Amino acid sequence: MAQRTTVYDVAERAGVSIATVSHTFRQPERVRPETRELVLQAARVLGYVPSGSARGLAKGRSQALGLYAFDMFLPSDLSAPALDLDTLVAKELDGLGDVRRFPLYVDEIQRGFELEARRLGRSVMLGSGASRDSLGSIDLAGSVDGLAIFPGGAARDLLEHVGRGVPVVIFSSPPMHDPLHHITVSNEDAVRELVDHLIGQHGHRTLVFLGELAAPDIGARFAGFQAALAAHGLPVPDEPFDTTALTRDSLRSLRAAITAGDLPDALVCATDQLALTVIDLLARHDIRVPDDVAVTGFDGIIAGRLSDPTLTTVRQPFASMGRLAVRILTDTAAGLSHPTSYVLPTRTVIGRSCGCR
Amino acid sequence: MAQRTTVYDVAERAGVSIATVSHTFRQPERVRPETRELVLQAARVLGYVPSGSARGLAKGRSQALGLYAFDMFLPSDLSAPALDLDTLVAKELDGLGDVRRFPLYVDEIQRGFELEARRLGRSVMLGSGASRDSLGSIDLAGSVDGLAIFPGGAARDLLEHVGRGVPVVIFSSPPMHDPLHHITVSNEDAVRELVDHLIGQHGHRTLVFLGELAAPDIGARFAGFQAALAAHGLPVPDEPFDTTALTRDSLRSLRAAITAGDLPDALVCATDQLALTVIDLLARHDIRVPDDVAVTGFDGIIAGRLSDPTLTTVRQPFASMGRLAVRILTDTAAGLSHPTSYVLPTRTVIGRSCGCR
DNA sequence: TTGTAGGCGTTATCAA
DNA sequence: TTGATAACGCCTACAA
Repeated sequence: MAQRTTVYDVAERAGVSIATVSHTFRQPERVRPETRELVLQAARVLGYVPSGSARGLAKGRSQALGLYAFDMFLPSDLSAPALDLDTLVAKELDGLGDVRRFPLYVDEIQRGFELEARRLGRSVMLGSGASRDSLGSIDLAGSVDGLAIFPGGAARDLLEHVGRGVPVVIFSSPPMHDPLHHITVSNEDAVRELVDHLIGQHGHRTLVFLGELAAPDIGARFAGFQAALAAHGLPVPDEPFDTTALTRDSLRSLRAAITAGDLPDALVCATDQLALTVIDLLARHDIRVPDDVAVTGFDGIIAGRLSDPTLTTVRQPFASMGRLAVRILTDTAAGLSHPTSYVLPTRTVIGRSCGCR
Repeated sequence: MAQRTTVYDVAERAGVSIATVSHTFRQPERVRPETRELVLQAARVLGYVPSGSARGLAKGRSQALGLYAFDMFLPSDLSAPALDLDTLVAKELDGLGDVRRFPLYVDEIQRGFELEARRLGRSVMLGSGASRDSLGSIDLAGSVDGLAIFPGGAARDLLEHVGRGVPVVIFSSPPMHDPLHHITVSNEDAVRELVDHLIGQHGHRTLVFLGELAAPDIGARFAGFQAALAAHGLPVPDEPFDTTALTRDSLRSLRAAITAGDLPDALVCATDQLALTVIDLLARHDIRVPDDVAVTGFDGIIAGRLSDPTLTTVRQPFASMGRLAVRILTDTAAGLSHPTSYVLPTRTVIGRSCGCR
């Protein structure tokens, strides 16, 4: 493949200076029509495509916004060895669009991010990496005008480092005193409402919370759980009944309860993904939801609507969160204002897993 | 916000040359440990983040792969005026994750693209624009090492222009003689099999095809439709019964047939989206699917599984298509080999819309 | 209306 | 092991 064609090539062929070539593309009205035509012609013939890097360097901005996701789940998708094409296709067609994996909530936020970026005429740059891999996010940060990040256990100091260079918004993270912009939802109120429903409508008395407190948002959800129990005069636990379901043999407490034949009335899960995993586990032990035990989730992902029973959950305005991030980033673009924080509302979604008809 | 900190700043603070700073990050082993520590320290203090543009310019590659989508649908998402946040959120929560809009097949391809890019340690750059807006794709092409494109009525010459600069793979486009890489599926065979089912299993005799031939893949689907009819000795139409459903008042032939009370036995739609629209239309006229008329789609999007009745369709290996694109692009990266073409297999998915139990 | 020339921040080459 | 210095391709005052 020949050398990339540059302004110099175009200029030479059109018999003008490189400045004129640049002008032709950036400020067409500034150049005489005939000259312009000459340049465009040359560019066409030579297959000229301006270098984004050079442009970005010269102008100081890339017109791109970044979205970085630390790998939180999907280990299987990633660690998978490089399968050959045929195997890949066969596996996919057998799996037939596994909604348990896609779209997850991140994907919905991403979609909002993309749509808004498109509306504003900016491109989107996606990056990702292991939780503690600092390089990835830093690399990305160096190539965009603003960066949105899914925390996923990212080191705070890393984020703050990055945040000094470009505006950064971080999702699912409660307002804090740092140089970052925050977007989250009213986790606590939402769970409180959900638990009110379980207690008030279904008369459940023994409820437990499952979830990994490490994630910032989940702490707030647990707080909502505690508050609801307290409001109803029920005993309030100090910590979750059980934690994540990332590994096959987790959910120890739940397994123990199942074995002992001593299940609570309701399992309030911190996320839909966890709730679905829990339902699977229960099914494997012939425990019916919601007949034997109620289960609820949080997020409102699509898989929860396709599950049996459908999931009672809390829906987050994901797309709006993504759009909001873009707006913050573009607004902040030039004159870095002070960090902002947004707490968006949610909606309780009644499915069948709570016991409702 | 202060000036971006650069190698110069770091070098000065560490008391070394900029070359040493660069080496510290790119070839750590080449620099004495103590010096290295000095540099890293300075970088940390200053919040140094290397400029992606400068790096890309100097190295000649950006390590990013592009994915460009011409706007084919979603006009509503885009033309929507800039709504204020509250309105946006309210609308979204009312709509509660509209699967009719997301994820569409493009999103599934995109996902495969992203996963594979991540696996290979490359970032992804997303772009989009109006069908005839040449600028967008060209802009993106100038910033990436390779570009994958959803055709959507894109001018061929534009694509070929771009293709001269970076490797380009184009989806849903049959093998052709051009400098581009092509990825598509066995559209013709797939539809033939589907129609065989309608005729053989359900005994339908009058079948029509709905779809816009302009899209390259759809031509092949129609050809499969024709072939199947011919094989069964049924009359073969020269063109589709009706075309797209992009505008509210399209589907004229179908509407006419409904009004006349003269519907065929089966409506073979070129895409799932079209099929779902058709089912909606029929429902509005109290025509039941599949009791009164059978309907099939193509793609296997999620919305087809949540519809009532569930959609009988053909599933494409979208994620694999995305992954394949990345592989082609990275392989081709340096020494532009000759263009390649891939035709991937599909899978017939029987839902209830064809009449199966 | 067009051209000259300096600068954007890195990397790479070659000396020191 | 470290340091000058020249690219890299484009944009943009400023001059002509």
